[in-house]
Amino acid sequence: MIELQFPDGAARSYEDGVTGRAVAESLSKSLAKKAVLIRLDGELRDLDRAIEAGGKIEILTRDHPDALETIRHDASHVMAQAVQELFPGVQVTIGPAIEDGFYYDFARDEPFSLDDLVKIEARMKDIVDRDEKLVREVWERDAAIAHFKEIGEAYKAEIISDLPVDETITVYRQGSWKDLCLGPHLPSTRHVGKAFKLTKLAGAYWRGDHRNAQLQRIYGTAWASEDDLAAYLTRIEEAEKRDHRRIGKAQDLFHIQEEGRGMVFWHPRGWTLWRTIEAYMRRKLDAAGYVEVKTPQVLDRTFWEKSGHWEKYRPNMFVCETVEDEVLSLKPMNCPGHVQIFNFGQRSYRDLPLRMAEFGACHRYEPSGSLHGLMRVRGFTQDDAHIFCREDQIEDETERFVRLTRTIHADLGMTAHHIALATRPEIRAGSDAFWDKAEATLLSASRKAGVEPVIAEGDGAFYAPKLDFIVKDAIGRTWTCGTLQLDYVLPERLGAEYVAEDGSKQRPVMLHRAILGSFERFLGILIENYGGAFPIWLAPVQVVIATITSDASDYAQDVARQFEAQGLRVEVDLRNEKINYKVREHSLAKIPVIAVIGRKEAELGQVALRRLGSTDQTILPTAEAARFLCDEATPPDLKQRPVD
RNA sequence: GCCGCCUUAGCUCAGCCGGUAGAGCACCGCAUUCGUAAUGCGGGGGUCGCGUGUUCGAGUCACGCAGGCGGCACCA
Repeated sequence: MIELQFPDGAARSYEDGVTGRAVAESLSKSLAKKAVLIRLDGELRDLDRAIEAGGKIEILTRDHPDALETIRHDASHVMAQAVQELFPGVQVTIGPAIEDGFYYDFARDEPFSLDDLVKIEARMKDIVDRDEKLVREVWERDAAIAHFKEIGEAYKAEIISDLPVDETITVYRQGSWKDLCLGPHLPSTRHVGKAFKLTKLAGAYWRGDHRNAQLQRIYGTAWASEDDLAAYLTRIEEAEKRDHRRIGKAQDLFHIQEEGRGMVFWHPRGWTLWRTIEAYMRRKLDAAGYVEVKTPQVLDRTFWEKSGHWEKYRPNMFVCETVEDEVLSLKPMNCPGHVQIFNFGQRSYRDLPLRMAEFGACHRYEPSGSLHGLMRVRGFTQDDAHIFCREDQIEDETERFVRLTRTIHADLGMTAHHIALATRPEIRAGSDAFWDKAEATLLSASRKAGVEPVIAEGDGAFYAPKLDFIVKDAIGRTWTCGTLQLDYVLPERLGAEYVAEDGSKQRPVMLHRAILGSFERFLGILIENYGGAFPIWLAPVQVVIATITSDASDYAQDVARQFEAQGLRVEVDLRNEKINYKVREHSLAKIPVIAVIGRKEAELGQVALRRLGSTDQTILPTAEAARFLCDEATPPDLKQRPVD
């Protein structure tokens, strides 16, 4: 007999080898009907699998959040079965559940077409209707390999061969179709339901390695109910509306053209956004004790040889030559340049920590397939800085940086999600003692700044650990913005030194750090975060002054001058159009404030303010409106904090 | 870079089985001066991504190239 404890604390005894289904039946008929999985001591298991030992048990119904992953996983199996029924000879590989859905990778010489997806989806629904039982079988290793080889499933056979010898090999059978799988699965295909949809077709490399064969991946989404599926599809549509490339075009912010792939042409409005953020960043860096520099865009090959980039980074560099046979490269990074400034003349320990910032424009040759709007470009400007310091200053500098980064992200409307501490990778330089110390320093500095980092095991750089700042946007997506990386190597390579208190020459440590990352990417994120409706301090056009009648034109120009005198970014719309038309157009353009001016306002020296997203209007004397809006449009770091 | 899909007016898109292009918005002109999400009428605008081929004839079919998009890989 075994004893099972239920979530409510009750415990009951059962025969050895009782199934989850039998346990559910012992509790209630209706529960047994709805049950699809059990959780035994934290592990999800098939409902019909024998329970060999007692423990904590929970019976999950189909609508339980944790059942969703299994629905998706099962959907991928159903898809694989559908594909093999429709296209005999296609090999299956792997097909996991992923966020919002699932995929399965197939090996097939002919490409799948979008029409095939429709057919596959229809066949999947058939299989769901057939209500095939999903049966778990434990196979002997060699027999399993032989079986999959025999039926021509070379990839499956390879997977089993690579499993550890003591691993239990399980095969799930649904009708006549079998797949190697760890499980667990739902009791039968009916439970998958029909709230799924095949969404896209893509290439993917076997085991994620570009040297391997390219497989065809079919992606799908699957949900517990039709409502959830519909909600997901609307969510995707909403996200598409926020696409920065679409908004960039609609709001005339920037463009990219064929002759400059990955290079951005910033239009006046987009550049205004850029300048607003750059000015803000510059104030924040000044206040945080940074000095700003500017280093050359192009430097000789010999320079990049010294820095080590020529050897390691060459494929990503834009190299150019001159008529005098010099070979030069556009800078892919700012750090070596900053070391040159550090090295110019003599440095004393009194100069440290030296925080050297640059809005540094870099060029990197990124693979063509990776380019993506503003998010991944070849020419970009980093909010880069290098902190030269003594080893004992690392902790304090890190703590300051964590605090600074958090306030900046918050000011720019991004919610902090977490900080990742990327620890030693398997292939690394430096002793374990060095890594122990470096990781401990970053950890304790984060804690001092009031943040508990999430450990990203093995994600560190070759030379040292780093901190990554992950933020969340308005629709819950996360982005890595901001990083801090320790570097003992570059100062060594480029011979950076300072004179210590005892007169000896010492090597400084460098902290590479960025808060936004690149302006291009950050602006892309910002555009998507706000869906183009920027807060007034960031909006390229803050106020549109729209007239109702041409009689008010002169007064409208006068109002514009008064607003501009307060530093507001203003446009005037005197067109011979109805006010409805103007309000609609500027609202769609996401202008934060429309100042409507008719004959009445002109006579009384007033403006009627209408904010984006509201139909109310506030009528104010012009001078008061100017002060009021100016106050509201003040960047967060310049706002007067109320005194407590 | 790899796989798949896409490319028609400034923008968003239609164009069936091949018979030399069409809408809405935008733009220009005229009328209208109208109080908070589209005033009416008129007009201009296209080497149908580029190239080659098939054909009496190609936006439409075939092949190649380029760019874009979605993934994969890459991402100091």
